[in-house]
Amino acid sequence: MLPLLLLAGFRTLIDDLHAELARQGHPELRPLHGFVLQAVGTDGTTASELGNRLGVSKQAAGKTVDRLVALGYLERADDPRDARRKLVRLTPYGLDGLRRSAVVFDELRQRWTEALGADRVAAIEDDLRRVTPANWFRLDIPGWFTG
Amino acid sequence: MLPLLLLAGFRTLIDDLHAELARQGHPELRPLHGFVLQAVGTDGTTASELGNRLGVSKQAAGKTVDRLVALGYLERADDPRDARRKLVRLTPYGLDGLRRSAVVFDELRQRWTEALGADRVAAIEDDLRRVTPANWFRLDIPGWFTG
DNA sequence: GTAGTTTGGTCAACGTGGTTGACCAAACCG
DNA sequence: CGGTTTGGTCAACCACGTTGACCAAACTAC
Repeated sequence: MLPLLLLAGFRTLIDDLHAELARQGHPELRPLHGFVLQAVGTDGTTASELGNRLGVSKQAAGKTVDRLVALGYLERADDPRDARRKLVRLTPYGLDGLRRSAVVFDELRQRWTEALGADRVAAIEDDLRRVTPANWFRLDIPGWFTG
Repeated sequence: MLPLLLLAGFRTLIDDLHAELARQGHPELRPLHGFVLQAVGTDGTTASELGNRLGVSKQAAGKTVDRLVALGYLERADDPRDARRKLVRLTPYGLDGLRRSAVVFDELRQRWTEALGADRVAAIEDDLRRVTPANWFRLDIPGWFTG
């Protein structure tokens, strides 16, 4: 039963997150996009590296970048030191979306903390860390989900 | 941070589940299919009702049923009492997949319990139940995830 | 320095899971 | 009986993923 509850918890929270983001001027930001913006990060990256970070093929990563470029969240630029590489960077709009995601995410986490108590939340996080691969997602990328 | 850990936990567990199911003769069973078989249940249902249970449109439910029929997990039959309805039922093969899913799922849950201790798992489940809609997924459908 | 290999990006074809809109026939209801 | 609701399907489309093929730039080795 636990895993179904995990999924339910995650889904409802992500739904809440994007409903609030839509209200704040980012109606087109889909659940996946937040993770992609996080993985691109303030330093930028390339499509292949993005695929590695997200665990998908470079082609899939490239197509997702295409969509986010079309939406104005990302931009591509040539790498002066390697003509093969195309750097992918956050636009100011993309940075705004990323920051708002982080803020709303923290607010929602705060709600959980109020409902359960800070000690309970910390205990659950600690437990989960023990049974899940710590770096399945790049939890260490700064600036996101760092509540 | 908690929600990302929820997702990581769910993903890794579902991946483990389907790796084991592939070993047991169900290599084509995708993560979604288990939920669909569960929602169909031993009593059978219709495409529209299935859509309601899973929270998707009747068309999407119908297409998923098509695929599971093609794979041999489900079958369609006419409803003698309502010529509009097409009953969707588990085939023996589908029932086998459903049962194996339940067994493997329980084994994986057992691993979590061993790692955390039964009291910790019970406490987490209790906590999550408090902050997630209890019936987001039909947790009350008997015969699945009833560890 | 030229030849062979690795790497980054893209294109094409395809599969899966989802949407909305249109439509038909059967059932229900006044 | 006539109008509305319901169940199923078809069509078009979108998001996200896959593999395979391919090209050009970069690296490596002789």
